[in-house]
Amino acid sequence: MVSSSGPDSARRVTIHDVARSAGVSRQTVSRALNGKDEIERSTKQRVLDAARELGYRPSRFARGLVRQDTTTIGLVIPDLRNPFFTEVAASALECARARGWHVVVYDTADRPAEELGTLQVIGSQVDGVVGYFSCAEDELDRYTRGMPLVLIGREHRMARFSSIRIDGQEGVREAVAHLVAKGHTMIGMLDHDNRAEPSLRREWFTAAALGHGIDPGRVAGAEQSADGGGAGLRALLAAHPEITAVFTFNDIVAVGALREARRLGRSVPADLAVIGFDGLQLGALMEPPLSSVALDTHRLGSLAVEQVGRLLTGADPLPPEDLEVRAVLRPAGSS
Amino acid sequence: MVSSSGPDSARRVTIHDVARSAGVSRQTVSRALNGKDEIERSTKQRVLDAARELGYRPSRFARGLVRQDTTTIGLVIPDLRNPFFTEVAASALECARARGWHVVVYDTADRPAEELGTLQVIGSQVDGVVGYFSCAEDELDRYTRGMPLVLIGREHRMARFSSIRIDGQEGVREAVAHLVAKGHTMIGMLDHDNRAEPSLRREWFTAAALGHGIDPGRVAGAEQSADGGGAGLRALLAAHPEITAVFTFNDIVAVGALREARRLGRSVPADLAVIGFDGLQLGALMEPPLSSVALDTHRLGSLAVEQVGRLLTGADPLPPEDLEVRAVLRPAGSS
DNA sequence: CCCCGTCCCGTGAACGTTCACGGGAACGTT
DNA sequence: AACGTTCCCGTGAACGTTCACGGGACGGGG
Repeated sequence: MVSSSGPDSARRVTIHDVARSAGVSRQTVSRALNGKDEIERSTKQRVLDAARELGYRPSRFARGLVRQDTTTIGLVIPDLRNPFFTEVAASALECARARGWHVVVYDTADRPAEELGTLQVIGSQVDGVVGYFSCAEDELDRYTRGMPLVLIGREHRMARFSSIRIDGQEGVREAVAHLVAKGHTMIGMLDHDNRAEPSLRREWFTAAALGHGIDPGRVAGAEQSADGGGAGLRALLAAHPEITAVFTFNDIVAVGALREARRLGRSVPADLAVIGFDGLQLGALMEPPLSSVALDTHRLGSLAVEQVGRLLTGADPLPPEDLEVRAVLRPAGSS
Repeated sequence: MVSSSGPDSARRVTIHDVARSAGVSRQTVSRALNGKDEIERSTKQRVLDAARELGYRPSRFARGLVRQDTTTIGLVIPDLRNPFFTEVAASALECARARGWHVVVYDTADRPAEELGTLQVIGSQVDGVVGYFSCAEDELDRYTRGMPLVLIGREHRMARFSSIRIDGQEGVREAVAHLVAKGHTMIGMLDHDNRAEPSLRREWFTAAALGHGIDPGRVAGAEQSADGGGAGLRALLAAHPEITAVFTFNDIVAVGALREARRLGRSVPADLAVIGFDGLQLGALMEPPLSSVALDTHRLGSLAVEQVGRLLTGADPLPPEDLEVRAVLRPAGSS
């Protein structure tokens, strides 16, 4: 049952093959498959049968080429398993779906080196990119070649880019004020342990602490994981045993601290108050539930998608002052 | 500064425009952009400048049409925020990336009605689909029109499909044996509350319990969330106060039960042992860490991607008996 | 008998890119 | 001077689909 002439190469089944098999023209096949009018019932059925018989599937490229109605955006994140990025990704997906867009997701596995390769390969697959990058702007620029790019949680210098700013200054101030109101004066912080630059969150903490006449120097670094948070808390308490409250770089670390506190026999919040950052759903699963300087991750993803959409269609992009997510204190049982 | 003739339509900038602007031919532009040889340095630079000037970006459709070397798969899940699917998705992404594939992710927001629409729209965008669906097979078939489809955690009847089976029988047996060895005889279960069919996990539990002469009737339904787990535990303990250990439908519910146990003042595992199902990373964050009948989610995603790849290339697909993930007991502090 | 409308269906063109091939210029070799 | 090589660059074709248009068959009204 050799079909056609030539070697039985693994050639793709095209619309022509279906047309020939059904004894009609391409256009009729197209009509049958796309449910258009101007086709007789019996013909339509015959074409559909032929298509199924041959295992025909239209080429998305050919189709996309002629009717340019599908937009696809790329979403680049360092680690989908990190709950923060999970939430951002889920929100971005939700917003994209509402617009009928497709989202190609790339997980760079926490390796900044992968980012550029990803961007390279992404370039020919998507119309715009939303993502969390850690590499330099000029590199981003080079590998992105005039494609709209929206950065998450990071400032941008080049005019080409947009970025969603995370402003936690006020939220952290609230957190410290909250702790002070509860009678705490010895407040520590678990910062991230990347010593490249002092983290913004640390700066916010320092400012807030000073505002209450509190020594902002009780800080320890912690690896960005629950285990890291536990180890960090041990180190912090060893260096500053007087501490009665701790603010952490994010919720993951806070959860680790919570767990470690219990292991150390310090009850929360009586012996040790804990406040995290990000406001992940994860925090609500803890007992006591985690207090957190909460980010509206849904708004974060939403803004990013909205902006990349404007950049795409040429509509006036949102001004930087609107591209901002404000963190607010969400007090719970742990403080 | 009106360019070209005609209305200044929002026409796409094509390779021709760049070629004209740089005073060369299409092919030379293509060479410059793709970093090929056979082009002079100065010419290349001139083309690159022109491209940047015009904001040119190659059409992925035209490119994909001619060099058919990119494969894209669709990943359909009910809820990315559900940690189980997060882990599966992350694994699938990882495996796809290793093969250089792109992954379009669709979150159906727990609405089965969305599944078909998604499949419909997906059809012209991806080469194959991996996903967790809850709609009927014939519907899946209709909307998928000869596209490879791999089902996760669900049996299939039609030969067209593949599915990754989850076998927890042995793991649940281990769990019950473990509890019995610890002296428990009154073991309850928090099942899911969807009353359509009795869950497989419940059947496994029943069989395992009977194997040890234990009454398998101490069961309560729980909504699939932490809060649901908490409420379920309360209901279960109210109906069967004698219970000293509980097995749950999944880890999410278990986490809720863990939290509720603490609120009720029952210490874990001394007063109440808890064993979940899935083996999510989430469980390790609890204190005590959650025991669980653990699934290798990485293998799950990996198998699915592998299989859809084989279906895609026409290689011999994996036989059903290899498409199986076995759950094993991973004991921890909560039991 | 002619005309017009409706219902189907087919043909050329276009979408934007890369591949295969050919060809001119410059340079060196015989 | 004729010829081969190397280096650049351009032209036709192809990828597989949909859009715009045209046209035949058939039926009904004048």
